[in-house]
Amino acid sequence: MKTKSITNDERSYHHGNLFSALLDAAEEELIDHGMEGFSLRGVAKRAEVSHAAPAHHFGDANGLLTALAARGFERFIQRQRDFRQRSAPDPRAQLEASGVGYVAFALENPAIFRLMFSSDRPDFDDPDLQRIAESAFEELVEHVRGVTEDQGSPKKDGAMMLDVAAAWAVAHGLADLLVAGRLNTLGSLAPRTRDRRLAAIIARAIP
Amino acid sequence: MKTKSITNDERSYHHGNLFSALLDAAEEELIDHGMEGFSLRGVAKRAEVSHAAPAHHFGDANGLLTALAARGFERFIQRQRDFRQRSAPDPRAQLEASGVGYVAFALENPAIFRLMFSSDRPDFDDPDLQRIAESAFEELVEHVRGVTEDQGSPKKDGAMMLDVAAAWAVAHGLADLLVAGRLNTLGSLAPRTRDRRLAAIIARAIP
DNA sequence: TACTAAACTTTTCAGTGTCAAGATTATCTG
DNA sequence: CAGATAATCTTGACACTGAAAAGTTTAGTA
Repeated sequence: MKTKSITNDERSYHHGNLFSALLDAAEEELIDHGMEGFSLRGVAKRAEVSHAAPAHHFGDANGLLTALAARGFERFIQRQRDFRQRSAPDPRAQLEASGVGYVAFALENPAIFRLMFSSDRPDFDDPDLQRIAESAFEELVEHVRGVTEDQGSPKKDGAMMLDVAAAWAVAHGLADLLVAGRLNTLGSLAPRTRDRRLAAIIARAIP
Repeated sequence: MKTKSITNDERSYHHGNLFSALLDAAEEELIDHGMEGFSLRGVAKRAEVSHAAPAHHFGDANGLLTALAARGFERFIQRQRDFRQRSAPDPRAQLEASGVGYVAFALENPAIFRLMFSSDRPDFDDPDLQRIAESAFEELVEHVRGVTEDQGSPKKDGAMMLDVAAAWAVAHGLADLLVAGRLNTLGSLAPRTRDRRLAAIIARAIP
């Protein structure tokens, strides 16, 4: 018999799964107040726990944000896979779908996206975060390679890294500008037509 | 006779040009401690002034950062002009030079760049900031138009906005990823060869 | 059951942004 | 030139923050 149910209302001294509860609370806090208004004590209050409790699981505030960024990368990778699955199987369509998924994740999780790419609070030397971020990068490289190999003459490493940089840069640039609300000609479109335009732009990155 | 020299060592009760002195101090603070460690009191200390002095010029901390972002956009625009002047006069070279200047500014002023594009602390509804940011955007549009008009058949507005989005996104994506240290295959190159690669990538945005 | 480690709370401390009130200097008006 | 007024800057206070230290409760284990 389990000692405790997760949905236990009468909570005892020990929370049971405070680790993930704090991650959820931190995400809400980030969504509501942004990176500026983020407060560790606010997160603790959300999780109905004392303000010093998070320290035992994450060390300090940046530790919590590091773990949150890592969880963000998992969702980020998953979202790109979703888009690829619903897309045509040829390498070019797969790469474009990855890019559209990249942007979709950013628009669906703007606060987390900024945490992952535009903040110096997470510790990017953290092994967990580094590993998951690297595997996101590797998936990108694989799909770029897929396109260039499909075009007959396989490229050298240097030339392919230029393609990787190009593909990554467009997707990331679109995502970041849209999240910042600076590309409203695209951002205000209906999702379906918007995604078509995005795919068209991403397609230019790799001739 | 001027009442006061800027280089006056024996400073009196009134600073004389505290406004710009605070901007300088804020930039240093941002460079040294990043957005996370940015402290209004730290800025005041740098300017050798009491902790409440900035309020009289900028209202609150975000007001100071708003003004700093606006000054950043001026430098941003100027840097792109620099690169265009040293480049060939044909429209395509001009657009590429703008993009390379975009990235160069970001690499030279990473803290300010992030303040301008990846922070919610500046008030982007502020008239001064909005005006200067918009004029940066307009210069981009002009140079994209220059290229497409040069290609014979002038495009419709919608099609050109797609080109604008594409050109902006690559440049911005490259800049943001390089600032974040995530494109080291490019970032670790010598400036001259790096800029050549950058130009090549940017060139793809507009077929 | 007793011991130990883990999970959480309480207390405390230095540092932060902002507000209100006071001190000093510049500027404008007569 | 004098006196009023506005601008500039300082001081002091307050509520809030992240972090460290020490104490309390529970879980796991032998």
